[in-house]
Amino acid sequence: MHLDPETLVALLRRSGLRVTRTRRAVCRVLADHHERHLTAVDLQAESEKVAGGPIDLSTIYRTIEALEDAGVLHHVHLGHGPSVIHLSDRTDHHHLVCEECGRTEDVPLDELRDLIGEVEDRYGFRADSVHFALVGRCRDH
Amino acid sequence: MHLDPETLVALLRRSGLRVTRTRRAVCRVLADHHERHLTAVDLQAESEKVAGGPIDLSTIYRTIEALEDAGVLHHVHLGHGPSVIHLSDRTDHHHLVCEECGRTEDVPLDELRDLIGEVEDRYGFRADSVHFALVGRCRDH
DNA sequence: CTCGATGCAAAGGTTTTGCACCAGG
DNA sequence: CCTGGTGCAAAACCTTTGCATCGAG
Repeated sequence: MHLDPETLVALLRRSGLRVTRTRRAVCRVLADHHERHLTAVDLQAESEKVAGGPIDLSTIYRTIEALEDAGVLHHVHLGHGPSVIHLSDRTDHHHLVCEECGRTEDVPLDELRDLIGEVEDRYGFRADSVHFALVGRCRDH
Repeated sequence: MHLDPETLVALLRRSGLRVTRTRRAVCRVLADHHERHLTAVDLQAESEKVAGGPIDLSTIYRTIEALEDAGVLHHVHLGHGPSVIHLSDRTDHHHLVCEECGRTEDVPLDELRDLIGEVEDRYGFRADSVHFALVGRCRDH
């Protein structure tokens, strides 16, 4: 799935948010890296490349928050360490997080959908699929 | 399941760790509250009651690490906020974490065992059951 | 022009670490 | 004794916040 930065920018406008140089850069990065699990610092570094100048981390965090309110993305605390960002448009999946090397692997949610549905019914719980993480040891550890 | 503090103390000795006043208190607290999701600060407060004197937070963290190495417990980052402690002897379960109110509810792992086994087989992944968290909105939010 | 966005600095919350001293085995 | 455990203080790490200034609409 390829994602147009303009789509994200349009979502900003639709939410009454201003479109700035920084936010354009962030949207561009999110679109280009929508398959990755970016941290706030990753997003800062990549956005600075695109913007061609420094961007403060607090601005990144505030932008993440704004985009989160706009429904564009979520941020997830997977293991220890910093949280990672997921675009909401991504195909639902969950994560295998290795405690040893910190790497994450995605698992399509389809394989788990029935089971999660059952848990949701029984507990009156609405699961946020991007926060679904299974922590353990990967093949190599 | 009721757990004897002496059992935990014995595990300490078996791992070549020294049994101190502080660690005795921590083991006592863990045994008494093994159904709760204690944070480091919770553990500190409860242990101080038992020990009858102040215990430094860094000591608590170091004790948690020691007990973790000894296989007595795990610590888990469930959502935002501080991590919580789980005794390894507890019946496996996973957590429903509400993003809105932060409360967690336990779900017996039995209901999920088959499914997790399937994922493990397919991805060569060994899941740590106590780290299994499903984040979303609870009944009330 | 007005209000939202930004940078800078500072603080907040959680966890780790260095070091000198204490105490279990 | 000797090594590991502890307290204290400081730092590390991630994230949030206050405030003055800038700039989008």
